[in-house]
Amino acid sequence: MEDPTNLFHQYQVDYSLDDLNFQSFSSESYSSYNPNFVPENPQNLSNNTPLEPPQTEFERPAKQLKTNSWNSCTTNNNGQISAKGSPSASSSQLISFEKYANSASATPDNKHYNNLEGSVIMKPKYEPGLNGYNMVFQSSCEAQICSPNYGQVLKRAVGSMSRSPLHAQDHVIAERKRRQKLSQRFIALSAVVPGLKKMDKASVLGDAIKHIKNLQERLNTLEEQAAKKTVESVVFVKRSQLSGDDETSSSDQPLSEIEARVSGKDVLIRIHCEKHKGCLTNILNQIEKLHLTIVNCSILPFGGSTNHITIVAQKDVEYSMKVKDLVRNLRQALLKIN
Amino acid sequence: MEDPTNLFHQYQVDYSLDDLNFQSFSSESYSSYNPNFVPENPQNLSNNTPLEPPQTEFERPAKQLKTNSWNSCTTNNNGQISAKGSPSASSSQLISFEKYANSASATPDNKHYNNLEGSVIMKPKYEPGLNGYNMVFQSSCEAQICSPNYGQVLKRAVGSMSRSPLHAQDHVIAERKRRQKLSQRFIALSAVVPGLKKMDKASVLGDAIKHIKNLQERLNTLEEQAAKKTVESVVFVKRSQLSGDDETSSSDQPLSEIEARVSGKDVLIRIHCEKHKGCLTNILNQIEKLHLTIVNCSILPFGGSTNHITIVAQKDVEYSMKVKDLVRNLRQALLKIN
DNA sequence: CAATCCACGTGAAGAC
DNA sequence: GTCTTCACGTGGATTG
Repeated sequence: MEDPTNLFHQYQVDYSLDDLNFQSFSSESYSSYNPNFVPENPQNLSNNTPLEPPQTEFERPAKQLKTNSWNSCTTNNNGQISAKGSPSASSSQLISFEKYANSASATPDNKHYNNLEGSVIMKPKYEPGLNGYNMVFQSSCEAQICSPNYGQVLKRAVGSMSRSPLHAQDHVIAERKRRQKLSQRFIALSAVVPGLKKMDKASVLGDAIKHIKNLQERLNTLEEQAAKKTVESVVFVKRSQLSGDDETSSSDQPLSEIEARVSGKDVLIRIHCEKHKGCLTNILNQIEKLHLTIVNCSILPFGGSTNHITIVAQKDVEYSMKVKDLVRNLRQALLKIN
Repeated sequence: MEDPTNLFHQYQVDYSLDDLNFQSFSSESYSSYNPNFVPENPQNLSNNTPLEPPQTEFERPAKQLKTNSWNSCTTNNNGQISAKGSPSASSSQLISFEKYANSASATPDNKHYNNLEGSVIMKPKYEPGLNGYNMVFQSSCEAQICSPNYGQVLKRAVGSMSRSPLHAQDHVIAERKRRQKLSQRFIALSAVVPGLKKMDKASVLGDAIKHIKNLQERLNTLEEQAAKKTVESVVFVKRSQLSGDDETSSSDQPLSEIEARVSGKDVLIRIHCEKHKGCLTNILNQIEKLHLTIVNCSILPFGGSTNHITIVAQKDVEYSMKVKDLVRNLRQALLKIN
């Protein structure tokens, strides 16, 4: 049997679960009933101060109480683990996957029939205070009474093959380990999902899915908006650098200049143009046609024949326009006016 | 027993699992062995064309083959489900939680002893071709031979209480439903986590945790950058354009730009700078020190962290100043302010 | 009570 | 062959 720690250690590092007290994972007591179990050092499993001392870990096998195995470990809204009785407000819910996996008191488990190690196939009697698998069996009616070769009778009785009784123990242990790994990752997942109210496995999964979708969506919008904005700024600079860029650059254009800059949804438009009748209203009309909502406007007469117009507008949410196109549209509108 | 669809339908809508063929979830055949089961319409569970026709769904209980229940459903790197034999490259892994839950062939399950419905507690014989729980039992050695009250003997034999045999069926069914829900969410989770190579439950959880952390981190960095960097980039580039007037171009000057133009006695000053306490009054003080009389002033907050200030002033008659010097003076004054 | 959740042991079956 | 993963049925525990 191999060392079961290598799988866990990886995730304790990668997912920074060190601050979690995996109380349910102290598998060094396997060797008490499995003699050929490789003992492991428990400190690479939780290498920090445990939140609470593990209560008298006797044997591994158990299905005990449900709560209090993970108490005083809540998740706050930032997805961080606030340990040790955190008074974080809303979510005082307790995480308790793999409940009481190694507390005291004996095993009310070993259900069904454990045909292992040549022991008589019997129903285990609930006998608190006993250790592990060395338990008291009581002879019930489903006891195996008609065959003396204990572990093998089930194996061939149904016609299908079963495990050899030697490896059956390993199978149980491996399965336990697998369950522990899953439970740990459930806890780790619930740690990185903020604001989950229920701590069920299904709810954790559901909220994790919801959270991932939410994050992905926000990230997409933010990322494309960031990419667009850098391009826009470049375009904007190139445009502002020279007064008349490209197409309409050449000719007659009178002393009217347009500058626009964008920050998020806000657009600042600055126009310096000749005085004209209906100049401002025409400009505002053109701007509003471009799916912009004007939130501020000031016009300053300057120098006797020109106006200096400053406009702050906001882009409509569903409409996005490049600064270049915005300036071009405004310029063409202004050309028609003049 | 309540309708088990309400829970699933929610997630089929919310998480857009519609394009997934939950082959393992056709619980309408419960009623064959559970007479008081509420039949449900299966079309609100998977309301689109299934990827492949469900192969002859007989009964629910089964643990059959491992693969091919979710074949031709892979996840590409975008977290989308590419259905029906997608030739997407690297990951030809199959999702197969809840494997073959309702395919043909009988049940090699019903392990242990199913003390339900007053049937004799026996080991089920593997008999392919039979339906569900109406299976053939063979009398093995662990048969319950010494008590005629079938379901109750186990219950009180061990001293601990168990379920009544009537509700034991419901317990089995409820547990099945719970497992199905979990499996569905596992599949849904694996659908929204891109680039996962292994399809284990543990790996899905681990990669989901990793993905959430990665998304959260990227979102944080991107979000904090989005506020200031866009404005910074715009202003920064704009500054290079403005530094056409040589001299002070080199310095560390923060993101503020000054533009001035003169027409006769009128001076139009436009300043785009960061928000600052007393920003406007300081600027106006500096302007008035330059023998300018302010006749109009407007300040527009823009983009959350900057102000766009437009000032119209008039030169005092006896004082004449070049635009260049005016800008330089204003810039130095603004530097002292910032 | 009933409903729900969980860990357990176990056989089956794919993956190495 | 061994190893791993899975779903299953089941009892215990909690919750309402």
